[in-house]
Amino acid sequence: MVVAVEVHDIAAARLRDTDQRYTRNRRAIVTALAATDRPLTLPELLKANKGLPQSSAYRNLAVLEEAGVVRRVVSGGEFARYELAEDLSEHHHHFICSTCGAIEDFTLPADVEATVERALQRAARRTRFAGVHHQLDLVGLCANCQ
Amino acid sequence: MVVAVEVHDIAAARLRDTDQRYTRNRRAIVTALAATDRPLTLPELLKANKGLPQSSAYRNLAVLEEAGVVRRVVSGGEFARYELAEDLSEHHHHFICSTCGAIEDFTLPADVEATVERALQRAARRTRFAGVHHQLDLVGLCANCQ
DNA sequence: CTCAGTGCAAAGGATTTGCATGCCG
DNA sequence: CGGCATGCAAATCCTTTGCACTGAG
Repeated sequence: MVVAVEVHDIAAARLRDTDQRYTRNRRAIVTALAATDRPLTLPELLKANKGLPQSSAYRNLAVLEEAGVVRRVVSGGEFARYELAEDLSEHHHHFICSTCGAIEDFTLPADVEATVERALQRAARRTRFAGVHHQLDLVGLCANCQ
Repeated sequence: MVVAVEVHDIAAARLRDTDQRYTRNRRAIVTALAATDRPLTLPELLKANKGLPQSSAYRNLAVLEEAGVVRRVVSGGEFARYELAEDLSEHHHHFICSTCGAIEDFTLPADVEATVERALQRAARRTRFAGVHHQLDLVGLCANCQ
């Protein structure tokens, strides 16, 4: 896990590369995302950032995604979710509750990751897709919904 | 892969279990989904079924999903996608184009699946999630978008 | 000064729902 | 007959966008 201060430096640098600024709103969003252990919905981001208007949040998230600082996670729930880009946090997976949409992060042992990654790269070679990275989620029922 | 006629029988049975009927529209949707090798968007379903109104399609897909006949696949694109439930087709994964949202199915060697599944069940035990099944997708650029 | 960022309000667009009608059991 | 299914149209609601204003460089 990259330390928090570095995250801001990297975010600033990536934005600069596309001629954008690392403003207070954007820094606040990154801070909020760095502080949790699961992807946040927009309402959650707004709650963590009183005073941040929806439209600014959406717009800034789009910019941050474009710059490779955040990643949009489509979980199937009503809202999209956002998390820091993998190289700003660490490779991980999600538990997704199929009933309420709750999400939780988890990681796999390195050797399993390696096996999966190898098999996937092999599979990818048989198709016309390129620049592939994987996304492995678990779907089930969370404690509340069981 | 279960043969086509069985799919309809199973679909009918599952609907009956929830006091719903296997109508012409629903059968048409299932037929269309059984005929492709990738999840379909709603527009694609409508195109494959001239005369089927949007609202009926959405409503029937919801019913079919509820009955466990189809599965909604959230690919991140503009439209949701739908495919037959796994036990009506077979366990598979998706290549997803991060630019245009195109999707293609693929499968992994059985031994890799087994390894992954074992590791995931172990990981799942450490959380409060239950009834877990995995969902492994590859994200990259399709031939058109490279 | 300039131009990206901001915030409000309004628009967009996929999906859902109300309601009257049709049809299967 | 009774109740689910249908289809049209209208409503929802997450997300995007237009526009005037502010602020950093």
